[in-house]
Amino acid sequence: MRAADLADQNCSIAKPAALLGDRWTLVILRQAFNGTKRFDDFQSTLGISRSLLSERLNRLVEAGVLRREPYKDQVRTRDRYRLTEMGLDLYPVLMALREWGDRYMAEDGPPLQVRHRGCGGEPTVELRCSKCGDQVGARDAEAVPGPGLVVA
Amino acid sequence: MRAADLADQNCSIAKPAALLGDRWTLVILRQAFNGTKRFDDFQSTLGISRSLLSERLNRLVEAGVLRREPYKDQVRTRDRYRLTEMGLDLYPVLMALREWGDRYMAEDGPPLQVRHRGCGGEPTVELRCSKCGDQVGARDAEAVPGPGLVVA
DNA sequence: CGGCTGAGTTCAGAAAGCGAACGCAGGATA
DNA sequence: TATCCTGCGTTCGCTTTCTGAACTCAGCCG
Repeated sequence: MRAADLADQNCSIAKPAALLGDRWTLVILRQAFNGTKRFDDFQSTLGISRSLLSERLNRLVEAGVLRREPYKDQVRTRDRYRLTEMGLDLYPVLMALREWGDRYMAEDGPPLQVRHRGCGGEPTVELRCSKCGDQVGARDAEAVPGPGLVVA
Repeated sequence: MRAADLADQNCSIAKPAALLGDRWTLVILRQAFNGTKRFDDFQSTLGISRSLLSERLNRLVEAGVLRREPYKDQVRTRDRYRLTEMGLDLYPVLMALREWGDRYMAEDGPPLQVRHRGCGGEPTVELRCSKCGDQVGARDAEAVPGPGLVVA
């Protein structure tokens, strides 16, 4: 199977993985959440090759995660890439990844911390049961067929 | 910059991304959470090439996400791959990805649903402030330097 | 006009991924 | 003993993707 065919699988993990699952897309999105908007700023902060950056940004725009729009600099009109609502909704994914990275891969402690604007507290990702309200771990959950399942 | 150098960045998103950020690793982990343990079962359910599967499993074992251990079949001793604690802690990442996929990429509704064992409710990923308890969105948070930040 | 800047595109070489074939160990079969 | 089967990879030749550097192009600036 080709990796591109992942997107055709009827699986809500495989489809996002086909879009986000390469070494650059996740850090591109990290930069986008950090406020990077312009092509050259992505390129210089990430060190990605220009051709690949162009390809990835276009793919994200096409998927609806980013929006490309002109905006006025002091002097000129330029393009910038901004997160759409769909893109902003990826925030929990990035935060979950960051928490895991902080826990297992940051020897010197977290390089960046996130703060709730205003209150100053630290946002954390919780997996919580919408019915009973308990925290749910991997061992407390099971998968069952949903309405979108196509029986072969 | 080479993609492998991502792991050297002092960033808790880039490091996990260097490990998990390819098209196969995320679905390999999905299968692991679904209960797949044996090499050939990964291979046949995913359709990944054997060489790549071997390489990915070894990488995940080396990173500490999976553990390889012998176990007794009815007749024989085989190896199987199991999630470690570190691997189980990736569950919120996968769930966040699945929620996003369900919302934006599942035209026919979610193919699989997750249920809280016992109570039967649906676990959802919440980004919640540990201080004030409010739900936090991408626009309500900001990044600040943490203890692990190396000033260049 | 000539030059600068932002945003790409093109291109040759390097790396990663691919399917198929092969290797190998342990147990079953004969 | 020889041979087969199964699980778990490894190797091989080919294709696709990534990389870095150079090039293009459009809009403004002097």
